Amino acid sequence: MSQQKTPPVVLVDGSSYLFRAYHALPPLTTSKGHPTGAIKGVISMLRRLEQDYPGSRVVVVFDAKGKTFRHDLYDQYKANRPPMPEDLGVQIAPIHEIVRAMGLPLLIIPDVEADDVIGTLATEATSKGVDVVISTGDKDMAQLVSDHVTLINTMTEIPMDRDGVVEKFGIGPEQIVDYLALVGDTVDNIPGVTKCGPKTAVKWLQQYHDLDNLMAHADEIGGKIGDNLRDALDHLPLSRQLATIRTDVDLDFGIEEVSPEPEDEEQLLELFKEYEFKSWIAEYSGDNGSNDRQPSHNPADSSPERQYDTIFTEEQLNDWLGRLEQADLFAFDTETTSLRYSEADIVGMSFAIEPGKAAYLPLAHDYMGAPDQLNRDATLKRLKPLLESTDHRKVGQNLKYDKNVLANHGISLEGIAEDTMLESYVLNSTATRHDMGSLALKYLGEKTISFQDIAGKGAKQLTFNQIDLEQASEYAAEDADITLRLHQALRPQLAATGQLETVYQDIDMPLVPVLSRIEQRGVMINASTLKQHSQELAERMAELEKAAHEEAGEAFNLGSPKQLQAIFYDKMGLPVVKKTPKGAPSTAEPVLQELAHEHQLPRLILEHRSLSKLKSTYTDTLPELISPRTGRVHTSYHQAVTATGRLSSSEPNLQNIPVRTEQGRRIRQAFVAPEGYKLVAADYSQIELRIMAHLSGDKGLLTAFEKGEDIHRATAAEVFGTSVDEITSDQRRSAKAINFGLIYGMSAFGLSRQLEVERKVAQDYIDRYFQRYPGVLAYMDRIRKQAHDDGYVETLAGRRLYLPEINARNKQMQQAAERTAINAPMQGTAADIIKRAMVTVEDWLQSEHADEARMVMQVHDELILEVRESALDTICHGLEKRMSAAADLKVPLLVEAGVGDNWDEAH
DNA sequence: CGCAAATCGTA
DNA sequence: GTACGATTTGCGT
Repeated sequence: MSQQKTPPVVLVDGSSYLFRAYHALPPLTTSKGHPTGAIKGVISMLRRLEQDYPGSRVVVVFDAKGKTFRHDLYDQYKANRPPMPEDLGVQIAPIHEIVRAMGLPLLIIPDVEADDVIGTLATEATSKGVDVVISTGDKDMAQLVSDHVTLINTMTEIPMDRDGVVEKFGIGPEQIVDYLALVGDTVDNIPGVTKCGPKTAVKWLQQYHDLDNLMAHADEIGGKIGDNLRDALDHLPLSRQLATIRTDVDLDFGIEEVSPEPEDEEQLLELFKEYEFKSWIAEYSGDNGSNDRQPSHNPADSSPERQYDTIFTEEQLNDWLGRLEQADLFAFDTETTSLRYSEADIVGMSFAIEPGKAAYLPLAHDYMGAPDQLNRDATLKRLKPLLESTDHRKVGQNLKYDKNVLANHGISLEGIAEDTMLESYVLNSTATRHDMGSLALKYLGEKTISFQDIAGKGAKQLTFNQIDLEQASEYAAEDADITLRLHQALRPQLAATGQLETVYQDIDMPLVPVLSRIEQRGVMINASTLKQHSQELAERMAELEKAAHEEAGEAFNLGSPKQLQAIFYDKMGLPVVKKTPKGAPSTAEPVLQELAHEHQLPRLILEHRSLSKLKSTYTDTLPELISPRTGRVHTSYHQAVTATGRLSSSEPNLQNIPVRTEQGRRIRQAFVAPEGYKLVAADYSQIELRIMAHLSGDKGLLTAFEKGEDIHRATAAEVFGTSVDEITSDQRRSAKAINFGLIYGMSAFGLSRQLEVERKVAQDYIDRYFQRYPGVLAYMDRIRKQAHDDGYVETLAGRRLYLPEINARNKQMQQAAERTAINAPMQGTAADIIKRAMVTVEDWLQSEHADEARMVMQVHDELILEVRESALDTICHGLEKRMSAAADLKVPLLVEAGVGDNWDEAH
């Protein structure tokens, strides 16, 4: 008989899971409205633990109400904690009831926090030779890890032993307490070292090993952060004490006395019924009522069993095709050789019609020894009618990508009915990233196979055609399956809010094929003028570099802020105007601008920097992005990235092509139209201020726009109390800054810095502005209040932006959220409007002017088209008309279109 | 090779 | 003061 190792004791930090489940999982209630999301999260986690650690004793520990020894040490302990949300509080008692019914020991020790109970029990167990697993979502617990104690985060399935702690934090478990003391904790109100975050804390601890030693050498730390450390010396020992989990609490029982009882199945069934956990009810009301549970692999009780096929034969293909043709809606995903659609080829496709059942159709896996697969081109030909049919409705995750890839194979994907990425984005643009892995975890509670898991990473990463079919099938079929299930989870949530459904249905979904076509078209760029420009920039930069080295008296890298800091502030002793967020003296543009009044070197640096930026970002790079296939540049527009509803653009980012300087405009001159065509650039004039006028209904603002006045001039006249034609250029400039500041949720401080005037003067401008435009002030107050009350703000179309930080304890964070609250409705409404315009314009051009004009770019408030010269008048007129009509506001939406041989001229 | 910070381009 | 993406450096792996 071999010696069997005793199974570990599993100590569960119930309180940490309570909060994690509450925040991580979608809100869920019973039909009567009792919240149950946190209950379900915690209980499924416990059930999972029981399965994962068969034979282990599972002990559940919760915090008790009331004060603990830490409050005695420090009366401000946890003073910043917000009260527990009501819909969380009511879930605690049910959790306790269910845990008891499950027969698990439940420890709630008065005056002792769960952490300390766990620390004490863990220490006791290890001293008796029993290993311990602590299940928690709280990283502070890492201090308890040892050779016999590991942590497991059940929600993310990441276990952490000693090496894991070192890997995650960069320091050992015994250094965690010091780390926590240095970083501090705003929620628990534990003061740390100002501006010392995880990076700095780890760096110090790696160098000085522990807090005592670091404090002894505090005078060795330079910079502002060193001062901060020295300022903190007095309270650091207390912080460390507060962060230390106790392992010596006087409990009046021992670990071996804490033992499980048999499950009370009747009681459990009753509770599951009460809280409407369907799959668990089924389990407990089953025929024999015994304990042999379905192995449930995740916290969602709707997780179906998986049956994934791989399609190798004609028969299988026919079978699936038949069923896809019958389906009301099917999920679909392509696997390709590249993330860049412009160079991606199809490797395989996956499909799902009902949850849990999916198939992968491999077509081009070509690694050594790959099984025979159906012929790609012949099979795509067979799929073509289905994929090109608008009657066969498809759901996918970012179908724009699939549409672009299929286009490379001569297939025009139609019937794009639903997109899970956009569903999630419209539901809550900031709750999560909108990639499939994140969505699966958040909305289904499932961890999916990541591409890295099967393809590796870095330079050695495989492309999908090189991946073993067994793994590829599992991965690809899961994609289609999860997509379908995500859709089933998300679509009802959208439908529950009529306005959000409209935003999804009428704005974001119709835009998908429009963007797809713009991306596929690409834009024409004159590579030779850009290369010529690069040459000239290089020559000028060489001159500047030489001059700078002479000025500094030594050679250095002009591109390195760090080396610049050394030369400016250490060697030349220039005054420090401003510091970076990390406390280093800044060498940012406005600072150099300031120093340039007095010194030659910053002037040289400034010019060198701006040229270097232009060269590396644009003149060198843009020619490299020209597709050899089309001779044009194909950006990617991202529809689910920004918080406000705007698009973003990458590879290349076409939304930050220079315009302000002459050198910059030369880059715009390289964006050209083909022979016989011109570029037309049409932009909305002052769209955000007009939206502000509409939303606020302010009389003065509305009148100014109705009369078609120069709005900055009109504002200047109001604020400075003069007539419109007496306004100086300086006054107009100030008014313009005020108007922009308004859109950004300005403060007097910000405005004063912008205008380089005293703060009091800036405040005076703002006061006078609000006096003259009282409707704007009222609107701002209304928005702030709405943000605080509802936790979100919305655009005119009803697109929401959630602001979780709006009621933060930290005043700075709260104010930042308020500025976002002010800005988002304007920025977001403008985004909604241009999105609608794009759909209308594309439809119009496709149906009436297919050979004469096409959209090639969007830059937030501007559309750029290629237009045949013979059609210029018609198109410009029709374009302005449609863009203006994209929204019906209380003020006219003015659109200004320009024509030119290149983008600069058209602007 | 991967990541964070600093910087700078746009609306 | 809002919203983004790309590049470079510097550092640690």
